[in-house]
Amino acid sequence: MEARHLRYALALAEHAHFGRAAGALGIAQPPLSKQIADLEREVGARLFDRTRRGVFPTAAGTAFLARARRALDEIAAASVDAARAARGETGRLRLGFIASALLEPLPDVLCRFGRERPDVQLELHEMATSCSTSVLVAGDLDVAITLGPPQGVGVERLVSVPIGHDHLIAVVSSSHPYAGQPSVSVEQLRRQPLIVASGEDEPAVITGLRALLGKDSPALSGATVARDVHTIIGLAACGMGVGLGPSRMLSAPRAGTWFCEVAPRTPLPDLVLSFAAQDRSPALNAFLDVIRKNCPDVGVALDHRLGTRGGAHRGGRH
Amino acid sequence: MEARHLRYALALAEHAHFGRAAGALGIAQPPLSKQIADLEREVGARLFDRTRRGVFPTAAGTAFLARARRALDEIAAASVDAARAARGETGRLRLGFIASALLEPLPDVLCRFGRERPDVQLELHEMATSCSTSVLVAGDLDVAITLGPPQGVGVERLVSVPIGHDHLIAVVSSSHPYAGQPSVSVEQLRRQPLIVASGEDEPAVITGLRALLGKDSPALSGATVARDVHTIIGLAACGMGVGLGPSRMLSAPRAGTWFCEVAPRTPLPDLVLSFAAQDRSPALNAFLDVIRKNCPDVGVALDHRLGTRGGAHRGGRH
DNA sequence: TCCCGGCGATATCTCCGGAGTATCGCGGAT
DNA sequence: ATCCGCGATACTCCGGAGATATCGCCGGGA
Repeated sequence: MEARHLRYALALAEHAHFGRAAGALGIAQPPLSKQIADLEREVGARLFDRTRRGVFPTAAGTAFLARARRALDEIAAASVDAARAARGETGRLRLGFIASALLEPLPDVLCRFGRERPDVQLELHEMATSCSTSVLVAGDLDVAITLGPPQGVGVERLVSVPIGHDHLIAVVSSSHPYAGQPSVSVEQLRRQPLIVASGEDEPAVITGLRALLGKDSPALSGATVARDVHTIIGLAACGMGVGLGPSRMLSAPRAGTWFCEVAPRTPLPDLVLSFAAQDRSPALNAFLDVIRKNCPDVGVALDHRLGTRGGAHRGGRH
Repeated sequence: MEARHLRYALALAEHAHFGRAAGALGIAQPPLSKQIADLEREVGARLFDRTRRGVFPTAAGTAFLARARRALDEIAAASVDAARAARGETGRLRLGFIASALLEPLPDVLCRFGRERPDVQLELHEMATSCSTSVLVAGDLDVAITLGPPQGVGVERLVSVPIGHDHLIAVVSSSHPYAGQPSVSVEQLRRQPLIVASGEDEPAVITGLRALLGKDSPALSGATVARDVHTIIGLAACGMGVGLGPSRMLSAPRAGTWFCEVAPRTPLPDLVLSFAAQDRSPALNAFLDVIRKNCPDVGVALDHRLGTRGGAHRGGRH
């Protein structure tokens, strides 16, 4: 059975007249008669009663027409849904990110993306940089925000672009002796209990700190280890010591805390956006569009990567 | 778009390989490639990613396939539903009947019909004989059970068959003086308050009573009028007088009542089953089958009517 | 009673497009 | 460098969808 049979049956039911139904369908009457006859033979039941006063569905025809209507609706919806999905208006976007990304680029980006693409199902997975990378390569994430460029097997299949520079700053309770200072020195850091991020989760940060404080520094080995920046800020606010983290912490001001620079200024790995060079879903393209709009310089770098490292340009046209 | 495109897309998604999908569909690979290409052009979006490792649906393809599956399910269900409706397994049966039919033929028939055709929606409309007839002719009932053959405009388009002979009996409270008697005479009836059916609802009964008791009999004109036999029995049980009704009342024995014959024996109009000679729905045919099984002699009369008065023999084959 | 007109079915022809065959182009593997 | 597997392309062919002409049936009207 073909969709044509359903359309013809519905038209016949609507016009109750072979000639007029055929006219509405843009065909002649004999083909319509034949198609309906074929349909009735295939179904094994008479679907229409041909009377002098008109053509009316039988009980079997009524049951058939109800299903036919739904079937044609589904077929029409299939095209519409596919087109919407192709434009990135529906679908799913699985985003992996380090916790500190929640401080600075994500609130803006997610808010805007949610507004522009309300029907895209966002899956947010907070995870360490190394984890993001492997999951991304395995195809279980669409895009990831990591600290420093991805490393490991399969990274050659990823496109990465830095989306923010960063350096180390300190955070203390506002009742802490250092509160009010514009900056703290390395000497001052060595004299205080420190709160740092876990080396396993974000090794790049700990490496930077080792370079700053000295390898095997007792201040560092005795430091409190937290799994993410929010915990670092929280612990610092409680007076547990001097928290050390990315300057992005400044965008999450919290009552009872004091942020200050660390001297000398210590750069941290860039925040990096990565995704598979191939198999970019329309939802991902929409996400990249939002990134482009949010920070034009990143957009330029993105276009450069996509232009040089292969992968079709922006989806949509075929 | 045709159902063929949906079937091909689903097969391709299932086998993830043009050649094997084509083989499963019983066609060669190039036609499948072309049909998928046509489909993608019509939808306006690429539905499948052709990779070295296989053919996988894109986001648009995934959305499309979900709808396609449902559409094909509806199409398959359309045939099944139509065939079931044609066999009278589903559908609707609108039955008009006089209240007294609930006493005798209907309990058996409805019980059996409900067991044999559980998915047929039964609409039961209690109504007077004259009402049944006109509604039946108007096409708003499928079958009717009336007292005496239908009369009025359009009855020539109906098929009618008697389904039960009847005569007048009396019902009284078990504390009534007549309780215990095998029969009551006309004299005895004239000496007691009577309870009879409304002449407007069932004129045939009242006509029979007039013949028995005498036109303008004071006993009759002073009688209590009830709209249906159940009320007659109930009023008689309360000691309100002598109830008069069809012998079918005997099949609804009720504590505290006494039924007895009326002498002389007075026949009442037959209980008649009627339906439109043409446009018999499968559900109606199923109902007639139940009638045939329930009372073989009625079945024979039925077959005779359908055989002689036109109308195709039992539906089903085409 | 006969004739006419409307409607659906049937017969026949045409032609489009779905399917088959052969081949190409492109990567990946040996 | 060669081979092989896979999808795309080019062409050919034929079945069937559709057009035209006509028939059969029935109902209304003169």
